[in-house]
Order: sequence, then C-alpha cells, then structure tokens
Amino acid sequence: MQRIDQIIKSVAVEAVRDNWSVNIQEGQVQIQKTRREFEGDFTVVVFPLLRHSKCSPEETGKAMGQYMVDHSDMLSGYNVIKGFLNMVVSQQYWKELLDGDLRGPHYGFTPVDAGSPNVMIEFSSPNTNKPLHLGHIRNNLLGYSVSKIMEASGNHVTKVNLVNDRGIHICKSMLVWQSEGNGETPETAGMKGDHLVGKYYVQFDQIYKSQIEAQVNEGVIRREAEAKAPVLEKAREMLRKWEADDPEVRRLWEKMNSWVYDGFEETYKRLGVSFDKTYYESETYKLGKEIVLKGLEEGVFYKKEDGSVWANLEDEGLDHKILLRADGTSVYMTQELGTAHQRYDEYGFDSHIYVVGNEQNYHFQVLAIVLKKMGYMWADKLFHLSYGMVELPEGKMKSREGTVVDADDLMDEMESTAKMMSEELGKLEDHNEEEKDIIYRQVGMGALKYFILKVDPKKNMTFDPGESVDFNGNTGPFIQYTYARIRSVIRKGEGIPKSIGDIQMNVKEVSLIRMMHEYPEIINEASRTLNPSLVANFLYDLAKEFNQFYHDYSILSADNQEQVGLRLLIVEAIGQIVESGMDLLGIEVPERM
RNA sequence: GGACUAGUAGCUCAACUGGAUAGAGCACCUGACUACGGAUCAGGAGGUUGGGGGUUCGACUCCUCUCUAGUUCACCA
Repeated sequence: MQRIDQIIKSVAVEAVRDNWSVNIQEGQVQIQKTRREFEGDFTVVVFPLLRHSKCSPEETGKAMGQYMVDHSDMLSGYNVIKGFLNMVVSQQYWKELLDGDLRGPHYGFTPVDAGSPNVMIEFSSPNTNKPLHLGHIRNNLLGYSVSKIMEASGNHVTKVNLVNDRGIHICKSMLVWQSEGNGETPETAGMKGDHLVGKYYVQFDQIYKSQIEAQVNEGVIRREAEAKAPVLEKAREMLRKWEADDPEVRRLWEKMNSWVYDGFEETYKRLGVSFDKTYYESETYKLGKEIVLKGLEEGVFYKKEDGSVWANLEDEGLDHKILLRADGTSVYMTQELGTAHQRYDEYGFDSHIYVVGNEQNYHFQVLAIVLKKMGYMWADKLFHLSYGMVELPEGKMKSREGTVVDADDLMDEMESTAKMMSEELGKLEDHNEEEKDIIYRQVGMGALKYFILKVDPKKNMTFDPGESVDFNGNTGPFIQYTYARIRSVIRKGEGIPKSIGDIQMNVKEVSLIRMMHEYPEIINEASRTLNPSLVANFLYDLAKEFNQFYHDYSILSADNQEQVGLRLLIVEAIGQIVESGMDLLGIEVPERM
C-alpha cells in the first residue's frame, strides 16, 4: 500500500502545476506531522511555495488544499492556519492500512535477499584482563540493536567480535597469578573466570604502585620509578616470552584466557547478544605488517633513521602517524589495517561499522585516511559508530579507583529490583518460581537496556545506579507493561470476530493507526543514522498513546460488536509492533508481569 | 595550544535535520479505580535552548565570535 505522505506529496506537486503552471519536484514539498492542537494528519508548509503562487500564504494554502481534496480519494478535508496547510486523511485509507499491511507478520521490515547490501558490524571488542563494565554494556547493546535494525531495513548483517587477547595487560594478570595465586581456579575460588583474572590485574596495580612509592621514598624520580618498577619489568619479560612462543607462558596464557572467555560467554548470554564470528587479535596482529611494508615500498609511507615506519598526514591537516615500531613490532593501527583488509577480502562488505567509543574518533579518522592513501577505495565503506561515555554522578568511571559499575553486578541488581517491584504488586502468584524468574529477568534487563538505548548514541550519558533506573515513565518496563496489558485484552477477546466494519473511528483510534504508519520510516531512519534511540522513543510514544486510549475507551465492552472488532484489530496491531520494535532493541516482552 | 563532540525545565532525556505556543519522564503539588491489569490516566507548577552578534517569512537547529565540559594529539591496545 502506498504511503500516504507520498500520496500527499505527489498530489501537492500536481496542485502546484495545475494552479500556477510550475513544475516542482516532490522533494520540494515540505511535509510534517500535524501538531496535536490542530485538526488534520499531515501538514504541508506553504511558505516555500509562495514564490510560485505569488499570493498570500492563506490563499496559496486554500487553493492547494481544495485541489488536493478534489483530486485524491485519500484526502477528506483541509484547513489553513498561518501558512500551514493541514490535510485530513480519509478514514478509508487508515482502515485499509489497518486491515492490510498492519496485519502482516513483519510490518515495516524490508526483506533480505541475495541482492541485499552486505554489512559487517564489529562490536564488544573486550580486553581479556578484566570483566565487562557499564561502558561495555552500552557498546554491546548498541552494536546488537543496530545490527537488528539494519537487518530489519533490508541489509545482510554479519556481527563480529574482535577480542584483544594479547599484550602487556594480560601478562600482568598472569604474572600475579603465578606468584600469588597458589593455583587458584574459577572453581576453587567460586568466581567467574573474568572476575578472577580481573582480581589479579587489580593486584598487579597495587604491587606496582607500592613499588613506585618505595622507590620514590628512596629518592628516585617518580617518572623513573614508574618506568622501572621490577614488577613491570617482569611483565614485559613475560610478553617477550609470549611473542617468542615460550611454551610455558603460552600454556598459562591459554588457560587464563579460557577462564575469561567462559566468563564473557555467560555475560553475553545474559545480555542477550551474540556474534557470527569472533576474531582474536593474537591471530591477526601480524597481518598489518605486510600492508605497511607494501605501502613503504610504494612510497606512500616513509622510514625514519631508527627504522620505524610513518605516514605523513599533514595534507589532511593531521600529524604524522607511526605504523611500525623501530624493532619491527606492530602498533594498534597496524593490526587494524590488517583486519580491515582481511575482512574486505573475505566478505567484500558494502559497509563496515565499528562500534567503538568516541575516545577513538581520531584513530578511525586516521584508519580511513591511511587506507585511502594506499589506494583502497573501500576505505569509504568504513563507518565509526562513535558513542559517548557512560558517566556516574560523581564523574567518570575509573577501573583503578574502583568506581566502575560491573556488568554482572548491575544485571543482578536490576533483576532483584524487578523482583521486588513485582512481589509488591503480587500479580504473578499463579506462576511457579521458574516462570517468575524468567519474568524478573525480562523486566530487569528490559529496564537496563531501554535506559541505555533511549539515549542518542553520540551523547555522553549519566547513569545513577541508585536512582535513575526507574520502572515508571519513559522506561522499558512501562512499555513491557503496556504489552502485557494488550496481551491480556487479546486473551479475553479470543473468538470475537475482528473486522474494520464501516463505523466512524474516533480521533484516538485514528491517531494510533497514524502512529503505526510511521513505524517503517522509523526503522529505516534508525538504520540510516545507526540510532536505536529513534525506535525506543517511538515505542514509548506509541505505548503512551495506547494507554490513553485504553483509559478513555473500553475495548471489549464497546457500544457494539462492530466497534469491539475494530478496536481489537487496532490493539492486535499495536501489540505486534511493540513486540517487534522491542526485539529490535534486544528487549523481550512478557505475556504477564 | 590544535582537532573533534556536546551544552535544552532542579534531575534524566526529546524535538521528524530550517517550521506553528520547545515536548516527555523523574522529583514536587492536585485529582481519577465495584477495572478489558493503578508498573495506569488527567491537571498544576517548572525554559532568555550556555552567552553575544548575524543569515530570513521563520533558528534549539545554519554562520561567526565567545564561555564551559568531555575526548584526543602518536611507538598502550
């Protein structure tokens, strides 16, 4: 069914042509939703058309409005206020939409087929030396939701994770475990593996700091003490052994990493995210070298006296960037060049999205420029979905100072809050414990996910663990509650014939259908701008509108059977959209709560 | 110092990318249940959109200057 805003645009073009003999493009017709306080569904802004009509805004609007109503069955009325032409869409159009597209299983989705664009999206990308925290949660939820949304808008999506499993950070944990751990394992400690490894990482930092202090007290300059702390030397030594494939170090490394992976797996599962493929940096970090050396050969990069390789980015207004260290080892950028190249070879993606925090904006800017300098035109297909930090009311999260919000703890807290709320209301008494736990989990996670995703990704957000995660108002549970209510009505209305009938719909009913009509555009816009918050806020508005309707009108005991049937159709359609929209955010909706 | 991003109600966030009187939630007052689920609904109060200039029919949105905060500026990933 053709979208009504499209119909209005094309009729408006005809109106301008037939009234003033001027041909304009549909893109020149400005159309928007009519504000609540005025009558109508869509508003044509007439100001830009005045130079064609050469008369007042009111006259122009009236001439167009009359023409449009006369020339389209889908438009039933108009009014003009201060240069805004408000068009009323016919009830017939809304009813056909309700009885047609809105009843389909995937309203608003664009099917994916062999010709669909190939999108690769990288997110999560954890280090293996410590557990995930709140910042990672934002990353994971964003990445997962964006991949769902892009899929819904007709892209073939591949989700990938890049695990940073090598480097000095993991050696630090390994070192302390070796000396202090007494063979402790996740089983003997009764801890998740990532937490256990994180514990030793923190211990390293404590030892490191005390060694520095001891040196400083003996009169050593702080800088020097920091660089030469014995424990850090040992960690470096371990990294060298790792690079040299020392069997003992490698075994330990594999063992401790596997603990971490088990821990991450659990956290991912709980968060409800998954990947199609996982890359490990230990397997890819050497790939970039070849590319850099090739670039050096071609004269795109240059070599300094000490042997290090650099790119000159001055013509782009940037500085010089190191690509290979003097000793020939790779840096972060080297590795990144390699993986990008490898992925393009393997998948030939039409676009590649990196979900990475905004502190790495510069890094990704440089990545694209360097690739382009080397003549890889697909550098234009790389996008950095840069998101803001999650701050706590006291300021930033700092792992060393212990002001992080641990991901697992937070999820525990959300679920127990959900449990408390629910027990107070006592609506689940006929459920067994297992069923209840599922619902607590859905609601607790729903609150957390919605809270994170409703905010525009690029903005920094503050998170108050004590207060700000609410279950009332603009929250996940509010939408879940609305869904549970809808399901309840539908269960009770089982067996009642549903049809559009030929009764007149009231403003709320029309308003609901009109909102649902926006859903496909919301999905596409969210996909285009990589912004799940559009979906989140849309669902909230829809839920709110439904609750008002629900309050003002009775569904099952409406005046007559025809009206009951119509309202059930509307309610059913809303339920489907809420369910599918929440799924795009990675949020489950419960039948009861 | 350069670059990038942001600044909207006491707090957390919107504003369809230049359109009508800048909207929600929380918190604070006031109301609404013999109900299809009150995790709801209605109302009140709360704003010089950081500040100054400019562009035009029209600016939270664009330009310019400025203030504030965050990130980053190279051999950590």
